[in-house]
Amino acid sequence: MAELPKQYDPKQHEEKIYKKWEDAGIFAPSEKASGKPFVIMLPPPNITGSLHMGHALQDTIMDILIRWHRMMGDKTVWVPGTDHAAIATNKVIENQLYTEGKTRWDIGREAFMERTEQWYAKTGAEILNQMKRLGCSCDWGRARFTQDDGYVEAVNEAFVRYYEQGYIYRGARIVNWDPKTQTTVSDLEIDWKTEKAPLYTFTYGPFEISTARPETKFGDKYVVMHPDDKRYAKYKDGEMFEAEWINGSVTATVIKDEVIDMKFGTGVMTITPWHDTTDFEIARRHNLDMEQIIGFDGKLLPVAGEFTGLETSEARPKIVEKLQAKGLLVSINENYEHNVALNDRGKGVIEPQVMRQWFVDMKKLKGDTIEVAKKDLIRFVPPRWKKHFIDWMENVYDWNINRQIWLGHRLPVWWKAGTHGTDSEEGNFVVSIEKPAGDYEQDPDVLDTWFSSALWPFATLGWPEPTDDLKTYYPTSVLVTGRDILYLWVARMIFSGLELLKDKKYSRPAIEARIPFHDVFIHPTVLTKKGQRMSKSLGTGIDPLELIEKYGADATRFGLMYQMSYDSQAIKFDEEGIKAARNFSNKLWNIARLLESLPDRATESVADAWIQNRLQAVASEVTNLLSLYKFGEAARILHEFVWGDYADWYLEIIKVEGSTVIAREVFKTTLRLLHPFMPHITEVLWAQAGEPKLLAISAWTAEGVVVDDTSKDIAIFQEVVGAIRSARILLGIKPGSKITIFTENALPLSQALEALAKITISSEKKEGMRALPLQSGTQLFFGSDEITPDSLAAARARLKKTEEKAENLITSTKRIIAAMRGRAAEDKISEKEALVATTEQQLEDIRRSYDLLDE
RNA sequence: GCGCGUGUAGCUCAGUGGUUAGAGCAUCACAUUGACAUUGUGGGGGCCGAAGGUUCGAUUCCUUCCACGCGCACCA
Repeated sequence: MAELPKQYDPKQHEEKIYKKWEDAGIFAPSEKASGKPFVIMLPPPNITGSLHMGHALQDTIMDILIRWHRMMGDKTVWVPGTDHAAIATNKVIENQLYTEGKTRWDIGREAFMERTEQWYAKTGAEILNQMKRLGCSCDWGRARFTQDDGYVEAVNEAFVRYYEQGYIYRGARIVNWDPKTQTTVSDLEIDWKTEKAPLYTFTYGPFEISTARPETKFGDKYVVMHPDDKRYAKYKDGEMFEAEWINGSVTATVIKDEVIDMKFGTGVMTITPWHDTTDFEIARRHNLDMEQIIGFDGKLLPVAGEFTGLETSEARPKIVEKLQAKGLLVSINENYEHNVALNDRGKGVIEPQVMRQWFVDMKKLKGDTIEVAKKDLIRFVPPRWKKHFIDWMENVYDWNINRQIWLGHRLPVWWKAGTHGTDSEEGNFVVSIEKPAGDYEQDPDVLDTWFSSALWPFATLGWPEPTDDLKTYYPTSVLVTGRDILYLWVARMIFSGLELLKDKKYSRPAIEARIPFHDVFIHPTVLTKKGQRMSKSLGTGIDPLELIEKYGADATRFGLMYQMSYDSQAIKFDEEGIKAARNFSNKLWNIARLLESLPDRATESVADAWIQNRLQAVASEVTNLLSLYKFGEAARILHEFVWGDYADWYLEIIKVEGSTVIAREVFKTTLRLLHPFMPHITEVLWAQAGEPKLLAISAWTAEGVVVDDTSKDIAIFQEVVGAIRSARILLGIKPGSKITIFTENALPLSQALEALAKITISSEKKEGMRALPLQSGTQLFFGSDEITPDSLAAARARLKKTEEKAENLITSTKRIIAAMRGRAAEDKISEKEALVATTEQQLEDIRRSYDLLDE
């Protein structure tokens, strides 16, 4: 076997190993697998995107789960795929056009789509290749794209079914309009930014009203106040009055409504139903007139009179000026703060508009979704997300599903020519996948990206056809995702799955057969070390590919997992952690080198039994932690075992005595346990150890052996070594100088002890040997030529300290026992009593040591 | 405003109703030609965010408060 170089170089191995796995075809579910199906759908990244730290974390988690289950013999499959990224790509194309001085309308829909295809071809699905560099074991043959033919069919089918079931309706509602990108935006995709803006108070008839947006006020003809507001008790609901306003006199009506906050401003407000959600609701409740003031281009409409055609920001100061000139301005509060709605993609300022749009009636469609969470048919991990989910679902509002961009899934809706967007819409459309006969044109809008994403868990398996894959792999096992899309995506997959698998042909009458996944694991967000969001534009992002380049994929994976903790919702990412993980992989590498260099030796020692027991404990702990999604804890336990127990102690012993056969077996099982975390290096070392079969498809744990519990021997060994090392420093004995020790008790692993602590064990107590106190009560004497009066004084001080500790322990434990009497359980008390007894024994030994020290 | 999370060594984080609260990194000292300087050994460094309460005993459980982060709602 070739000799291994001194250091592990990931670049030499990772790509080759990955190819080995792919060539062996082990990423597809094994036909021979006897276990249950274990299925994960990759949350599809944007096809044009590139891997960021959030992906790296999420993908590592999924790959760990997948590899672990594959090793356990489950029928394991990880389905990858990409999303068409409608908004992002649409914007890229529009930006291209902008630099050419064109708009999308100039080139037309067909040419636009052609450019999109070119863009997709150019960027490819590069992100999936980046996942391969991380070592992800996806079944690439099953990869799907939200705009491949079958998927488009699924989207159309879903729309038609929803429509036929009465879940989809067309209606005029207030929606979030982004004049910048000329499309609607969902409430979930809005960023709220706090902004300082003057709050103006104006006279409006007999009232005073306040507003931060005077430019919307042209059409206001209702004043609203709380029915219980005593200040305005004399004004009756429906009462009319004349008010002088921006462009002359208006007739206004008094409305009483309980949404008014009596404490805000004057307790009276005028409403602008067309451009404000709350106002819209009030207007609907009281059946009031609504009028559009601001056009879809963000400019004022003719209702604004002399201000027509101005941008809202331009118009505002001019309007204030005019009202002031008219003597209607009462005051300006310059310190007022309010929240401005921005489109989180592109940061356009949202202008609410009333528009005819397509909606999903969520009250109807949510159906059993809440039950599914309440009854834990879908388990949220960590469980606190369950409550968030239920709260949101209980207050869910109707979902606006169409967008006015061009890229995306067209709606399977056909309008009689010239009717779309006019007052004669009603009754003039057909919902159907095929174009109906006659003069029909397709709805120009596309669906919200999340409409298609919502179908991901089953559309990837061939839905709407009742395919074998759908039969075998649905519901999937676990969804791994970030909390930011819990509502946008997770919730929508759940109610979509529950509804769209209802049809008889899927034979899934039970709710639990229709859920899209059993578990939802919400992973933490990766932040910078300082706790900032990682973002390209802020320059705070870290590229995982650079980390892979620098430290290797395994180190990147392990380092991320090592920094993760179950309860925390953020990882403050520290590159040092990846460096530490790189060092860890090097440690593994060198363990393998050492094992190769050792002679074959079968004589067992207490250390062999100890390490085997430790390994079994670690194996069952790691298995348990993985089943609880506690990846960080599992990684830390493995690290501690390998570096602390196995390398620092066990291997030091095995250099001198013990079974190298067992040493190699234990290491191989360790490689199995580490494989999901660090797939490449473990696979390399597994082969190096002479195993012919790929580790990736080997069993998760080796069969356990029953061995004696020798942990006490090891504890004594460790204590003796530690005490001698400390004593050496305390007494100022040079590292090279020899120490001789003697003890009446038999010391375990005496040969290893001599080598490790650099001492000689004497068979008799020699002249000048001094007592070294141990907490375990072992009587130890040591001698050295370098012992001086000074060092003896130090040893005495050390002894004194040990004595005091023992004394304190005894008195405090006695006090605790006294306090516990009659309060605590008997076995707890006897536990403490035993502690007192052994400590008293030790104390005696320690005191005896004083005499010996003074001899 | 409501809810959630976090607060422990210089930094990133473990942990526990009961002895002396731990790790990695950083720091200091020492070691080292045979697995590994991507190493080893040792040391220094902590009113466990603050105040109350429960308890024989609280860093741990409860309450309140403070700081930071996140989500939701409201914003005339």
